[in-house]
Amino acid sequence: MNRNEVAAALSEIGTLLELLGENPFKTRAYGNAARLIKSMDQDLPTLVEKGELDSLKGIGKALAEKITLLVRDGRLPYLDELRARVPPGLLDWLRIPGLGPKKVRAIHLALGISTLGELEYACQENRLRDLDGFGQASQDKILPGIDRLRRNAGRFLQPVVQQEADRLLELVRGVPGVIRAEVAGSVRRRSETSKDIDIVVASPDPEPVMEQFAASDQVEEITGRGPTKCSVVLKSGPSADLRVVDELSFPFTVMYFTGSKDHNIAMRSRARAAGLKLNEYGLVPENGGDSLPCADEAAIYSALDLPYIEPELREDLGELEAGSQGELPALVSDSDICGILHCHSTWSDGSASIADMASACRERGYTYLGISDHSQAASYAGGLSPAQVLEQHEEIDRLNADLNGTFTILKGIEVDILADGKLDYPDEIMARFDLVVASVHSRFNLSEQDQTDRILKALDNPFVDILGHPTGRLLLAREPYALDLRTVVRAAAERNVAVEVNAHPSRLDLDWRELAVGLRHGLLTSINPDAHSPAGIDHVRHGVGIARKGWCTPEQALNAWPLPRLQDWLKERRTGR
DNA sequence: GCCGTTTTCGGCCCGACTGTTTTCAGTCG
Ligand SMILES: Nc1nc2c(ncn2[C@H]2C[C@H](O)[C@@H](COP(=O)(O)OP(=O)(O)OP(=O)(O)O)O2)c(=O)[nH]1
Ligand SMILES: [Mg+2]
Ligand SMILES: [Mg+2]
Ligand SMILES: [Zn+2]
Repeated sequence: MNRNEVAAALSEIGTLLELLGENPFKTRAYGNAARLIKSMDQDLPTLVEKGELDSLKGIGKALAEKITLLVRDGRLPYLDELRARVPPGLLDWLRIPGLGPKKVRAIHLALGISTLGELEYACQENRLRDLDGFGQASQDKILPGIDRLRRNAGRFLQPVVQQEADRLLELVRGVPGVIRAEVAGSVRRRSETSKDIDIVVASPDPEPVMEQFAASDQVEEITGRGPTKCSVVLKSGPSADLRVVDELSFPFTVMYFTGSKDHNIAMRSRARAAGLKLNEYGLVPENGGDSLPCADEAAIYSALDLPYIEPELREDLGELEAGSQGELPALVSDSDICGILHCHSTWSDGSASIADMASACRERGYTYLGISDHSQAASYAGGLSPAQVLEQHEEIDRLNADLNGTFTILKGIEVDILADGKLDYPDEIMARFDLVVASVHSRFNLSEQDQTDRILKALDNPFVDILGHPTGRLLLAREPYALDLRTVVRAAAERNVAVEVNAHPSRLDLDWRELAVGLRHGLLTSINPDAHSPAGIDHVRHGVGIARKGWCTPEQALNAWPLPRLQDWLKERRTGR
């Protein structure tokens, strides 16, 4: 088993143990171990071979043994046993809002049912109502929950949640009495997808804020409402949580509601170790007393001996350790982006001419554009024949001459990596490009070994500057193809080939978790909108968010470099061929 | 199940909301 499969197995064990009523701290140990295995730098087989698994904090003797079996044999009798004791359908039930492990187990044991369909029928037949600890209300909540489960994936892309968040923010900011309002949660942390929109408001008078929030025309249903908190489901699919507190608590609540959960736990543990208690209202001495006053989040971090930690980094993936060592990176930001690489034009499947794409870039303050249309194998996308490549280069020469140095268009290409790992043009053509993005657009179903070899071969090709959308994933729609991504990223770093962060909100590929690992091994990236129209250029900000989550500095992103530096880099790669 | 310069046992983040509860468990954030 590879690391992702091992992580999935551990996480499954945790869930199954929960359903069996195990000690919550024990089940969390499995969840933590899964996260750790997924995110660690080290090579899993090597750790197993050397017997060093339990040197990882959070993995002891028992987990080390189980992980070793999973890696070596690809299976684990303990897991098989748990699976035999818990019907698989119960895992689906857990995704219904309001049903947790205790209730799921109680229903299953009392009624002897275990599938979603059976649960639905049991509700329709009023079988749940009379069970101990249940009633009409709890039964009534289940059917709509099942419906919603079937309607959508439960997670949503950045453009959807960001737009909803902006509208809700505007709405609450307009309510009389509101002093401050901010978006929090995974939207603020710039996660690739979000379950919901989390909003924090400071006001001395919560009632009207919650009232107007709940009455918004974006809202489909109110799912919870108390004195400080209101939860709704939006018509567009995601839910939204509003938390209203007084002005003094606001920074603490923003920090709490921004999360992540694991970051919060780490911060609260750190506070405990310092004899303090941290919650969404303040930071108070353990044995009572007033909260330490903190005017903003930075002051809270500072009170715990930490520098400000950017929201994107708050995933409990080493940010507290790095912060306390003074080793947090200065993250790349929108204003660092100097130019745009990887865009399409009407020469292939884009909707705008090269000239229009270039002016769109200029208007946005960028100083260069790397046009990279599709290559000939991508016939469905109007891929360019060698003759068309030459024609396109003549057009770019003419445009550049007109631009007279005020802006530069680079002759790029998004060349297909063919099934055998070769590139889609002969070397004579490849040698003519200023910039080469190489991508997989076909044969997604190769075995992991073959797909990995195919891409490694492309990385060995001296004409390749950037590897495009390395896993081919489409968020919420298509899984990545089978690939040893760690090996590919390491190889790219060694060969000084950049790996793109494709900024299209459905891709965001390379994933930020793997970007972080790669950057620690010297990888370069490029934040590329893969735009097919002028509006598509604006997607670059989604990529910047993901790059930030991957701990990326401007030094590590090609298109955060001024043109001369980028050209030097490209030139050096070309003289090394 | 993991962990440890106050501990190898007794902690493990902390609080809001709901429903069924007659004092709180379960779920969720
Ligand atoms: N302290 C603490 N905070 C939590 C816990 N669960 C959630 N939070 C905080 C941190 C989360 O970022 C924030 C919002 O919760 P959400 O369930 O909306 O998660 P988040 O927005 O991080 O991700 P998602 O909505 O799933 O995309 O609430 C918890 O168990 N303990
Ligand atoms: Mg959220
Ligand atoms: Mg939420
Ligand atoms: Zn592509």
